[in-house]
Formats: sequence, structure tokens, C-alpha cells
Amino acid sequence: MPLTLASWNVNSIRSRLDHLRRFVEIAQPDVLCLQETKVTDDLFPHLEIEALGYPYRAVKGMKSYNGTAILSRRPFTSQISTAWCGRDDCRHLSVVMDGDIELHNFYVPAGGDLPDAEKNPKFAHKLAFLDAMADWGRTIANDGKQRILVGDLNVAPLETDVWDHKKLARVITHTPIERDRLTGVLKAGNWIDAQRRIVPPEEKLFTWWSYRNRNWPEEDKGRRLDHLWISPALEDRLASATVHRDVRFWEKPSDHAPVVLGLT
DNA sequence: ATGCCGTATGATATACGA
Repeated sequence: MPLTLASWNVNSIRSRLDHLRRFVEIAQPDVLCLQETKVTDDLFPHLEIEALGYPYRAVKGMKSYNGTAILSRRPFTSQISTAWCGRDDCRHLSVVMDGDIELHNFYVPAGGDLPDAEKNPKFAHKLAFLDAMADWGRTIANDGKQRILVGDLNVAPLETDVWDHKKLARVITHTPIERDRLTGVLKAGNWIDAQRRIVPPEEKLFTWWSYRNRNWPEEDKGRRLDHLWISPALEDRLASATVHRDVRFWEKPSDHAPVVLGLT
């Protein structure tokens, strides 16, 4: 059965309900993986999301920060949220979809401002989080299972994943150490970068544009921070991977555009 | 470009995002 799956850092789900409604009408995803919901589970807007046609929901949120959700039109089982690096800070949710596809939704730590793990604990946390993802990946790589990993991974690994590779070499999300770590996660888990199977690595591809640059569309100062990965068992079903850049133009948008994976 | 802007909070300033 074909599957359309979207991943979107909404930067507060309660501030983005209208955009969710519009996006669902356009993209009609079977599954929506959200990050930065910024809401505790008891305050999650279940009724509004149910009305969008998502009767199956896994939520893992906290006050003010982080938070993930998986919203689905099809049933799933085995809802799990892992406390990576020993912190139960709502950065991961996984479920098993019909057809036995294991789905993982991640929100990797941003890492603060200073890309120095000695001086910046947030950056150290980000690197440790990526190391933990790689360690986990090693344990499941090559087991032949159908698996999808999506989310805001907060790293732009390729030179073409940022608007200016040289200018961003010392900026968090595109430092050599982060790029190496994320590539390490990809390799350790034997993941396939679905976006880069569809869009050649030579082409620039972005999913995030800073709020702080008013001229973001003209200058296209973007980065690819949101990712769609699949296991080799799903390789033959890969049909599309798209960035809904237009959503970033809507009034009062998230700074992330939704990304959509299409499987046949 | 340590500035640009958006969201959340026991808020009218501060933390955080990346």
C-alpha cells in the first residue's frame, strides 16, 4: 500500500493549527511527524487534529520546549519514546505502522551558539545525542527490516545543504564535526538519504530559513536540517521526497518547511 | 553579521531556537 509521510518542525503546534489544516489539504499525508510541538500531552490539541483526519496519534511533549508527535490515518502499534543521553526531553517517538514499518521521529538538539563541546554543554549534548543515534543504528543495521527515520536532525551534512558552505563552516548545523557525526549516523544505521536519492547531491536543497533574515526568499539563505531516511528494505518503494517550500511563505509560518516522503 | 525575528513563559524581560 502506498504511503505518504510528512515531517515538519512546526515551532509550536498550537500556533500552527491553521497551517497544519492548510498543509494537510494540499499534501494529504497518511502520516505526519511533528517536532517542536511545545506542549504537554494533557494540553495537546487532540480534537483539532482528529478533525483533520488523524484518528491515531502518539504524542510526547513537555512545557515550552521540544516535543514530538506522530499523527496517522492508519493504525499503528508499539508507541515508544526513548530518553536519549539519559534525558527524557521529548526528542523521539517511534511506532510500528501497518505493513510492519518501524517509524522513528527525531528532534536532535540544536546545540546552542558556540561550536565547542568543552565550553558549550548544549553542543556537547548535541554530539552525544548523535553518537547515541549512531550506536543504536549499528545495532539495527542490516537486519533487513523496513524502517523510516525522519525529523529535524539540526545538521546540514552536505556542502549543497547550505546557502554558503564556506561562510557556514563555523556556524552550528554545518561545522565539520557535526557534518561528520550525522554522516556517521547515516552510515552506522545503513540508512538511505531519500531526499538525496531524489535530488542530486550537486543541487542545493534547503528545508529551513531563519526568521532573522527578512530577505530569505530572494537571497535563499537556507539550510537542509530536516531529513527523510529509509532502510534498504524500503529502497525499491522510494517514489518521491519533496520540500514544501511554499509553506514558508504563508503568514506567520514556522521557520521549517514540511518535507514529504512518498513510497509506492 | 552577536544582528536579524518568532514562540513560550507565574512574562512587560528572558531563554531558546540554529
